[in-house]
Amino acid sequence: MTTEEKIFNAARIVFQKKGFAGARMQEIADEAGINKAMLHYCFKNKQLLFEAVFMNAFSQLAPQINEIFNSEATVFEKIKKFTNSYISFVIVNPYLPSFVIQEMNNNPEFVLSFLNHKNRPDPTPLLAQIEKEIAEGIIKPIPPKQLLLDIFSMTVFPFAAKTMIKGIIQLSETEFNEMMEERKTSIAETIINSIKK
Amino acid sequence: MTTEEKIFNAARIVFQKKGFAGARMQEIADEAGINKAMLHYCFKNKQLLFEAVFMNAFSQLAPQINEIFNSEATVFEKIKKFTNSYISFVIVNPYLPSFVIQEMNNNPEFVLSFLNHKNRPDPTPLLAQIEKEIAEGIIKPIPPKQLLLDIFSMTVFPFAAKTMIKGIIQLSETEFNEMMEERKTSIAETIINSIKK
DNA sequence: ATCTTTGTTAACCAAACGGTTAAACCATAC
DNA sequence: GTATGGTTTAACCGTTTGGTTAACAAAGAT
Repeated sequence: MTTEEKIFNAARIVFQKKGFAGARMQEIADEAGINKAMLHYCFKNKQLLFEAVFMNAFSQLAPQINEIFNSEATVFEKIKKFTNSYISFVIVNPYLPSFVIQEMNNNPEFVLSFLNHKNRPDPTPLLAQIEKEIAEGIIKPIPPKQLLLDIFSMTVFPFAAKTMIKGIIQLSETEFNEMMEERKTSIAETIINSIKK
Repeated sequence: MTTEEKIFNAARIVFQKKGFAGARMQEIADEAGINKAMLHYCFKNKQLLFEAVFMNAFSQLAPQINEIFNSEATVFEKIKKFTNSYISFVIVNPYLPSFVIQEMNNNPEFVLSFLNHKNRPDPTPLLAQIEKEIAEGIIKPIPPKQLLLDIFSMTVFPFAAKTMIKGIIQLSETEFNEMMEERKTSIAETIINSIKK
């Protein structure tokens, strides 16, 4: 593993745990097992290091989502596929959702600026398809954007608010993980149950 | 408005926008229109000021939720009532969900410690009631905790991830607000549609 | 062999930050 | 009026923080 990779991985860990403002360059250096000056040698400054980490995190999500949304499957199949593969992905990267939400909240301009440029998740084709299947009588009439938001919410929120949920519903780490495994299929069932004619 | 109130309101604004680590005592003082030393005169230090703000924010939520969960209504009625009144509340306090999630992520021990002490949201009665109505054949068989998580997710997530959602689904501020108004009833409809026999 | 480039470090620096101090202010009581 | 005690401020302080410097090391290139 190159020094740059060591720094990048360490930065990802620290940024995701502490956020941009809370992260310390020294802590990242320690986590990477190198000298603090190396951070600046490799990544110029804190802002650029953060942007590298954030962009990487975010750009891991987009292609995966777009692939599903743009495929040839039916809406029901897409919902099943999306919830399943998104949850599988986030189980492996559990800090990602709250990290993205946090920095989006603290620094909306920065995030939105590259949301337009980069290969962002684009739900437009799915929205059109939902309207089509409503017209065909396959799906009950429902505002497509509300449906999309329902799916996103049920899929992402448990990970974004993991600590709070574990506290309120009284779940151990194991129980939480079991619930998330179950959600890979249960979310799609709930949604489809609700909208199928 | 007393000086203490001015500080508290200013602190709430700055903490919710920047988080604990990103907030600056000077900025809070400026926002409150007072001298920085007054902060320490009134609230001792940053940590205690933050705890005052956070506790206040969190304790606004709990009683409202418990009141609904512990009432005599049916599960369907409770779902309708909860989504409606929770969204109404959060529209007035839009920064609250992402603020709570952020600090929960950065400082789980602190948050969890008072989640046990304070009048926390307790969904236990609702969970039992769901099981009962499933046994009675009113509701389709479904793990009660999953149902609860679905409701929480659909209700809270759009506010927690507002910036991202506006960016991905391409919504103006007005459109977003209109969608949230609609969700006051549409979430309950979706859920009930899905679980009623 | 020596020069040049790249990688790495310890020591250092200026600015920003949370927090303190001591003096001023101001109402109320005597 | 002036003594008292809570309130408010400007100036200050020690530490932390992001970032720099200059020296050193390793590895090719000539």
